[in-house]
Amino acid sequence: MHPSPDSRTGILDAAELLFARRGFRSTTIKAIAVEAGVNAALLYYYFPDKQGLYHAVLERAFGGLIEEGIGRLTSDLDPEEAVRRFITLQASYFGRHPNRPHLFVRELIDHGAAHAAGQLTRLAATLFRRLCEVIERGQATGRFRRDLDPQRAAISTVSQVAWLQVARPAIGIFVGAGPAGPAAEWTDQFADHAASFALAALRAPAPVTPRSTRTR
Amino acid sequence: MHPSPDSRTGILDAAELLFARRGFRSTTIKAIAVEAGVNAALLYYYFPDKQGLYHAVLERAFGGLIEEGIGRLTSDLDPEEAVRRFITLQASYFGRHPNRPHLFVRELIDHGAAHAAGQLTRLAATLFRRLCEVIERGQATGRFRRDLDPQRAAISTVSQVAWLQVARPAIGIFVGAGPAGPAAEWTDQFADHAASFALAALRAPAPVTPRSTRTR
DNA sequence: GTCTATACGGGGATAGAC
DNA sequence: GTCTATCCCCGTATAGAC
Repeated sequence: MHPSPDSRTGILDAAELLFARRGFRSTTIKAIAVEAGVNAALLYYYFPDKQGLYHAVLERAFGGLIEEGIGRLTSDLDPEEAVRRFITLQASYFGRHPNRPHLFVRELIDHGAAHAAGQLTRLAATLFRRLCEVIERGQATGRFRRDLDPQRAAISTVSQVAWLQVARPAIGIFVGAGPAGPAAEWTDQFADHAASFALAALRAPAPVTPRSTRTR
Repeated sequence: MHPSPDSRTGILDAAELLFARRGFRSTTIKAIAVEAGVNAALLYYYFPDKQGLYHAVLERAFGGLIEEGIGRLTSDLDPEEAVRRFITLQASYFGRHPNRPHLFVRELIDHGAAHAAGQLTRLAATLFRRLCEVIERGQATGRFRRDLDPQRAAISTVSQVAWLQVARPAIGIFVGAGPAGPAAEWTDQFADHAASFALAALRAPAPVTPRSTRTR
């Protein structure tokens, strides 16, 4: 793992991997150095201390999600299509950064989001807000049922793929794939399922008018 | 925290609390002893070592969930009512054992369920299986839509309350309650919401109309 | 910028007294 | 059953050579 042209980035990558895999506390400076292919003392040249390095890792990971989300989720979409895209974005982002779900979850349960409060506030003001607005718009036009709280509905929507990432070993056992988790194909299909599930929950129960034969 | 009549149980309680709060690695034998109000060396009298203690903690926690679930979820229920009860059970169990969600999640992401494989297999064969059967029964009677995979639908159903427990600090920020998480009342209402959401997703779109007005 | 060497504290585990 | 005392390893962080 030494092909890093830039030591700083190599350290950041190694730290992200290990923080995600073993958690902040259990990850040693020495292990990060080995993984990055540099000397342990060098970490203290680029970062103030272990916490500072951790903070930089979180900044980059959350920042990446937010930037990507803002770029991909234009707000003038059909509500159904927008909900689908949110879930697709989740699945694709986690697919390309397989260690980040654990990184995020660990920050939540280890530190109560203390190191990510700023990024989460930004996430709340951008992606989460946009998902809520999309749901509200669907409700306003009558496409979505109005008896659901948009915020809670947004959380339910997002929870499916998020939970899959966290509970993968348990889900693997549940579906007979063992503790290594379900196969990649199963996971991909789960994203489609999650979108169908959420949309089925969101859609208004029946086309209110008797004569309106809505096909899609 | 010394009202424990039995030292062993007191140690188990203290260990569960700290393993859930800080994780296996970051929890020290000495801290457990302090929390339990006993001497550190005493832990080695009741348990072989730190791992053995951890294993006993997991055994008790998972076992409790399974026993309770088996007791409360009789299989001859109306499918809709059964789905509601599953979510209610989740919420009530986590309400009464607030540290166990973190304990479970940590075992999943820290050890890939290695210390809980047996209990999870049992959980798969009892509670999870029963939820799948309930969904299948709903599909067979036409109450539930047939285009959903029962296993995935079961996971989506369960994910909502589970994810709330894990992502509480983030969700708190999202809904404007801050990183301490949403208020207890909000959390209670979320369980109701989750049941409505899941049932709305599961229910067949329209009561099999004579004119076959399928909105797909 | 990158390395070697080391100070320093903390945690798991055991011996053995009571 | 419960405690005191202690061994030994390991991890963070710094000093300072190159």
